[in-house]
Amino acid sequence: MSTKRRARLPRERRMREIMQVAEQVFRDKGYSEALTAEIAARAGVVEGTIYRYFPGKRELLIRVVEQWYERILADYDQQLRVLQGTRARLRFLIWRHLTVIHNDPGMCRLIFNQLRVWPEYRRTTVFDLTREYTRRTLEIVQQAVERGEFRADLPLRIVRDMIYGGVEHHTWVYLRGEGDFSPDAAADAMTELVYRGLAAPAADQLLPTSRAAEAFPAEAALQRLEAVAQRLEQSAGARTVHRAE
Amino acid sequence: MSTKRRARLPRERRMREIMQVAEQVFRDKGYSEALTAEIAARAGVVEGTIYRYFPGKRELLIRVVEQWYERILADYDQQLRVLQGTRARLRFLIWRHLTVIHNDPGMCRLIFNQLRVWPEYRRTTVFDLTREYTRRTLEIVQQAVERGEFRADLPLRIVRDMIYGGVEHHTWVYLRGEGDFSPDAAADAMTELVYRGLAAPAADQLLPTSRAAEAFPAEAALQRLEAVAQRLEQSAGARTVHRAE
DNA sequence: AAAATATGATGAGCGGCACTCACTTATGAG
DNA sequence: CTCATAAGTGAGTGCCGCTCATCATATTTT
Repeated sequence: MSTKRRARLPRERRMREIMQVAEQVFRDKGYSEALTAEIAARAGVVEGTIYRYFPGKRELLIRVVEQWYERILADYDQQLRVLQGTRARLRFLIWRHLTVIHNDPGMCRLIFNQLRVWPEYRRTTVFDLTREYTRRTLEIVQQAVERGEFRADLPLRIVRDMIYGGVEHHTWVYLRGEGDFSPDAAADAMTELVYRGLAAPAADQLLPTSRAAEAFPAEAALQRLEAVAQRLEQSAGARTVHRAE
Repeated sequence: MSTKRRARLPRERRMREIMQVAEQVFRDKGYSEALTAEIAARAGVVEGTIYRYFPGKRELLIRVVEQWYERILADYDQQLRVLQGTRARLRFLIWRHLTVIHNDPGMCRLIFNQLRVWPEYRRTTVFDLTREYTRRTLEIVQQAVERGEFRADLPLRIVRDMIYGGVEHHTWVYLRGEGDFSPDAAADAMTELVYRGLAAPAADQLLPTSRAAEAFPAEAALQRLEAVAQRLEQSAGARTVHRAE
């Protein structure tokens, strides 16, 4: 019968085509549900052909993710360079990370749940690029510390961990496909928390709290009531909202 | 030949033995490197026997982790109840989580890398217990907000996410077996950052005398509070089941 | 005590899937 | 046209989680 042999393509082109298909299949099905047989079929080749170009399924995912990640980070530095001020830059980093996750949850799930737990992860360029990525955060904080804008008594790594860990924890539910989140709102809140937490106290703000409350009892009371009111409103409105993790 | 049949054990006992062995094997080898054949061999039964008691390998891990987690959280509430003050309680929660990871990285790796990414996760008691666990954090922050100790303008969930996400991010390297960390030092730094970030500014810091009316219009706030109070009175009495979202 | 019932335990075997390899065929340089 | 080279093939292998017909032992019944 007509042994429908496929066209012979140059190495580069065939690799590109396989990776393109693989990216889609991985994204849609997740790593373990994605079958090499399906990738091969959709790419119009036979299973064995994939192994001519990639040592295995894992390596294929790694290559796919690496390519995606380089695309993501392409114009990153450019955007960051334009921004002025610690707060704006910090917010951009956080917002950016949140937005990447929001825009391509499938790919991020692969990175968080699969790639990052493999032993190969460390020799991946994804690992290197991520380090580079988070190094910017450390730099910004460092510079703010040197300028006296931020306190110097907290380890920088902790700050970075709370930012990136916080972002990921916040997006879990969304990544499981069970809810949504707002990159803008989350970035605002996280930036605020970090900024306030690190801000060096101004000289005139060093008054003991007790004296301050004495000086303005009415305002302090109002402040308290306002807080209570907000809380009650939130809990009343939250009853219908989807449950958090 | 001597067909060396194993002793017949009561259902409960056999299950316990299998789970005990499985816990060790999973911890040592990780999920995918752990073979049901090895678990069976070490438990002194044949592979098929495992499937008399557990629907599959995944479910076996789930049961093992559930049992472990219940053990971990046993005296948790007790310890927390003793502590006084937002800061001390917050620090305890953070420190506790860090310490659990430090003491049993193998088990935590299984939870973080395997269990939590499976679809079954949500119907696991690990899921429920974790929610309970993190709910305490929200409660503590909430109470501090009500007391006026913390600001009310940041979403509580974000705070929780930054704490627990930060903890996990901070312990990654250790969980990959490539370094160490200090639960005490990390807990101090994280508590400090969160506490400072959330601390309500003293009255005179928030409301400089000259611009008090501008910054915090007392009249508007009073009207607003009155409205909220009326609304609450109307829908009053009923279930105040405020779900910490 | 013997028979009947219930249930713990077996182990050969199956199905799915990543991966291999001896072999085939298109391509392009000489 | 010829032949070396590299692209592509597909039947086959090994691993591993999981099943099921069958057996054996403890417990209950008569």
